[in-house]
Amino acid sequence: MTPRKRVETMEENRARLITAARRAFAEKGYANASMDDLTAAAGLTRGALYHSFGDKRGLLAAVVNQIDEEMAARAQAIGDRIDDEWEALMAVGAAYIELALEPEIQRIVLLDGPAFLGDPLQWPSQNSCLQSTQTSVRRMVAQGVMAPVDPEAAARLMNGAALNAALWVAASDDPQAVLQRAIDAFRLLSRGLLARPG
Amino acid sequence: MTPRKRVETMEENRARLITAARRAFAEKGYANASMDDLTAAAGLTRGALYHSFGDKRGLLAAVVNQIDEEMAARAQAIGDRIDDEWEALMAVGAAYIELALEPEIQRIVLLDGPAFLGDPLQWPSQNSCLQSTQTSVRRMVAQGVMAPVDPEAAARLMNGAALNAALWVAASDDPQAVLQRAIDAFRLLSRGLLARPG
DNA sequence: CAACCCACATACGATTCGTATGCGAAAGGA
DNA sequence: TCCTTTCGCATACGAATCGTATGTGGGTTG
Repeated sequence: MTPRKRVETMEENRARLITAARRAFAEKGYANASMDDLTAAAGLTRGALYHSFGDKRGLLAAVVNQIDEEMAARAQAIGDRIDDEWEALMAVGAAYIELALEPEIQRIVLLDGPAFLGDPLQWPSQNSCLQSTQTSVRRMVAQGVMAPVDPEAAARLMNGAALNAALWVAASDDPQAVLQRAIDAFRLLSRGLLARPG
Repeated sequence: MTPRKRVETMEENRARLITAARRAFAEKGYANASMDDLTAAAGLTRGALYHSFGDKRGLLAAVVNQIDEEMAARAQAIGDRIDDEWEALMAVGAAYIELALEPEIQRIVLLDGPAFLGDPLQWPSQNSCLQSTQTSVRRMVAQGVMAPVDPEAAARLMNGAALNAALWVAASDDPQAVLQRAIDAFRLLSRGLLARPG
């Protein structure tokens, strides 16, 4: 059975709504984005939106999901290029801080996401970044590279530190300079998790 | 000159509105809290609210301010009881994680605050917790206890780690057990900032 | 070809916010 | 003492927005 044309256009409209929502949420924030304007910009009406996403939160969830997957892919690509696993983790952390500099990610994923969807780890997307960090930590603990630390806790704290660093950098007057300070502090802090931090 | 009675009652009404707002924001979240219900619960109307706080965001700012000061006082009290400054900082970090377990603090200060008011460090209250952490770090760097790290960056990252740990703990099924794991990981992580972490 | 289904549009009611205006009580001067 | 002004707050109004309930047209199925 070949997919019907109706289905194809529906997927298309879903994608167009998500794209329009990314723009609107990033610019005005979730709370101040009008769904009438949003859907009109996509050439549709609220009818399509409620049919595809249930409600406004459903649309936000879909948007966060999409961005989250993109973030995971980009971070993964950076980590894969480095052989030493610890250095790879540090690079991913730095990359994560830089990622959060993008207004879209900051506004939607870091601010509105937790506020309106709740704890990121319980999102369907499972916050992919955190997930990969956790498995990486688990491996290094097994290898004795890292001290015997709870992998989930370590991943949580490192991500939290990076996240907050990103908010700090983004709000500063001189992002480039502050970015370097943040990354340096991140490396120093992470050192504590090594088996032989000296 | 004695204060006029009108002023006294006005301060009283301000306080009553803030108290009602704390309850409403904590229970329903900032976005879903109705100002009509809010003010009615305080025995007033929206007129008083707009007169005292300008708009809804102004009320949120006042609420966040009040809670933030309470948090700083409680953390300070814990840190003051410990002589060794490093151990005091660790204790404050742990206390901060525990503080964030309270739904009121979590919902209002950690989720809605950043989402609707922007970066915490630029709030009028200046996020007192972070401020004291920063000065503490500065002293220890000068004493050679801590490695030569940027005090602002270190304070930012430590607070971020603690904040995220708290969100994690609060969302978990067994908060007490997870709390211990979070605090242990926090201490291990922070070790990296010491001059001699071995 | 007729009945049906589905994706989406339209119409409507219910909240909620911000502002503009009204009112009563206290303060101050003649 | 009386009149006027000020101030804190209530009331009234308009605008915006969300969710639901209903309508509709093109494609599908029997």
